[in-house]
Amino acid sequence: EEEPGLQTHPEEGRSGVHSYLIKTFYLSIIINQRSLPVFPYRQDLLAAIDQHQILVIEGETGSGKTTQIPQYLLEEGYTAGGMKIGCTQPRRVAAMSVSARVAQEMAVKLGNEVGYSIRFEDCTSERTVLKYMTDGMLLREFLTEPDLASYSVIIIDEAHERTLHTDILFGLIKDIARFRSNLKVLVASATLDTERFSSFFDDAPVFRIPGRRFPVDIYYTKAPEADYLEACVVSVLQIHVTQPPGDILVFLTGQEEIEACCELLQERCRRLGSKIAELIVLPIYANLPSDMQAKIFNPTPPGARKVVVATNIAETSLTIDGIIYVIDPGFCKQKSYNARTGMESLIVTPCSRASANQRAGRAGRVAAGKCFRLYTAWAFKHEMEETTVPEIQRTNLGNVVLLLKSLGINDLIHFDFMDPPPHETLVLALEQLYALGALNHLGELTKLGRRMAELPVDPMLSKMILASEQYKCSEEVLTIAAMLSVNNSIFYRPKDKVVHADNARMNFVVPGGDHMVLLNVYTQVRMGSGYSTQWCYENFIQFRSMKRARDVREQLEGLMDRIEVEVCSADGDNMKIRKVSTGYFYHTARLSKGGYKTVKHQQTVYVHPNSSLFEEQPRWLIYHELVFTTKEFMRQVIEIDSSWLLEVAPHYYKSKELEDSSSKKMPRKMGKAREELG
DNA sequence: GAGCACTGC
Repeated sequence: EEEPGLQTHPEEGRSGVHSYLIKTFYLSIIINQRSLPVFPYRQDLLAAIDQHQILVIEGETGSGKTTQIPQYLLEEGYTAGGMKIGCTQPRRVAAMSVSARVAQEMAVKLGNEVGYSIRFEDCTSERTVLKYMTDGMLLREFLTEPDLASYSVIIIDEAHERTLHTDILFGLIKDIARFRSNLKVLVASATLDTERFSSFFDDAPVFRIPGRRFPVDIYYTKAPEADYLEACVVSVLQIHVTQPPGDILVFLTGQEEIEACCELLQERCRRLGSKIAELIVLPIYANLPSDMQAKIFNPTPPGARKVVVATNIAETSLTIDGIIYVIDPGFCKQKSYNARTGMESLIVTPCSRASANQRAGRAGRVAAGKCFRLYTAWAFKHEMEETTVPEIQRTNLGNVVLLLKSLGINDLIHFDFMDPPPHETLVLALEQLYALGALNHLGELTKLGRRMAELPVDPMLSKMILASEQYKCSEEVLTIAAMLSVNNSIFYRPKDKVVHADNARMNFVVPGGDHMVLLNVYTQVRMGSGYSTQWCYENFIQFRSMKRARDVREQLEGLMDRIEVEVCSADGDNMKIRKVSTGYFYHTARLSKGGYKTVKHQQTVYVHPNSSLFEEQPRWLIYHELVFTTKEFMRQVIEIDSSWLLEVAPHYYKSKELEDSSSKKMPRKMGKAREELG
């Protein structure tokens, strides 16, 4: 897991010196392997795996479980006859780096016996018997191999993170394990909830492996903090002045907060001047450009102290060496999903005790550390949840439902979820899939639905792509779908260059709506730059988002054959493209005094100020998503003609519903009168 | 006139 990587690579040596170096190299690997906490458990572990089909492994960070256990299994003969050992990770980087490490330990070329498989990148071959992959990737593999027949062992690693994909895998794997008696399943988790995993998997035994970490002292505040940002700044300076050397990690909830905190720290340090030692203040969050992110890994110069102000990205995704002090205000931004309204929101909430403990652990990686919690011990005990609500209960499940349906699981309401999602979430997902024509009235997958399931995008987007066939504009629709499935904003808008950024954005605006703008951006970037960072920077476009859009588009285009859609261009006929976007008819809104009303749920919503249609306020709109922030906003909207709805979704809309001034509940004339009065 | 934690297929 978090072992420092070996820097050198084994090479074929000819001279005596070379062979000496190679010997010491492998000796160092063996010494390292044997010093890992998991090593003494090898025999007992293999015996337990032999005796039980499903085993829960409780192993803390640094135990070596992720790199060593698959190798033990391999040496024990679990890959005989070309069978594979699969090990899932929640993150791409982990799948890549762990497999590279294991390949090195086994002295094989990455991609041969040991490989990894992540989206956009398959580094495996026919020889691969030890395969690390993202959990989402294994989920997709179910589509081609529903019983995972080529695997003898599946290891679900980092199970405690409870990602959406991991949770679905739990149900599916538990199911196939029943009839595949030769399949071994290992569920590896940190010390958390292992009893729950055990009881879910029919009381599978729990095998415990200790970790290797330094102690972290935890300090609470005596009284609650009214202003946690100010409290952070004060705490950092206090540590800086009174505590021995060691870098500081501060957990905040988002970009804005992080920027504010960094500015405050810098200002106070300036004021204190030479009275204090140098304090290097560095922000880190996922959307920060890579070159600025990289700065946090620079070693701290002697005499100075580094303070990293981070989002949750520093909780699991990246580890920073040299952190001795952690400051934890106890909050994080969390996505939630309201299935009654179909609306997402991102809200600052108190984090869970599990999350707080994970944060504290970041102080104990290199030496004994200290964690300062900016809340009371009482709050920790009584006001915080034990664990974070699993993602499956906080998200739209359209995609998941479509996938499960295509795996032949018809009764989703009774699917064996470890923690079932809200009933309404499943119902809304089924309803939307039915509306899109992916399911028939019996809830069975249609031919269209089967094709939709092949595409790794939101069902509404896959429907749009399939509908583009009929209108002969799949080239453009593929681009729009790819751009929409990039969650991040495509436009870069730094605080100090707001005017420039807004002007740059205006240059990309074309009529029709945000979908058409996105299509235009993609085309311009492709023509203007060949995706150079420089060009994107000058035009206030997020390079990383564009790169991702290109990857997604290429993947989708590669799947067109499989779903039998011809790739062809609308040749400038934008009307076609806008009509296809009407595939989103479930997300129709109509102008209504001051804002918009969704057609199906009569909800009041507003065009997002960042939209190209913010000032135009067309009568009919289709929105890509509904997000609650300060208001109910439609993000990414396109202007449509209401008659298109009847053309695209006659099964869904009755013409009466679409009459311009009608209000569903009252006769037409009254509705009109009311509107005029209003 | 707002402001997007983090992942993943």
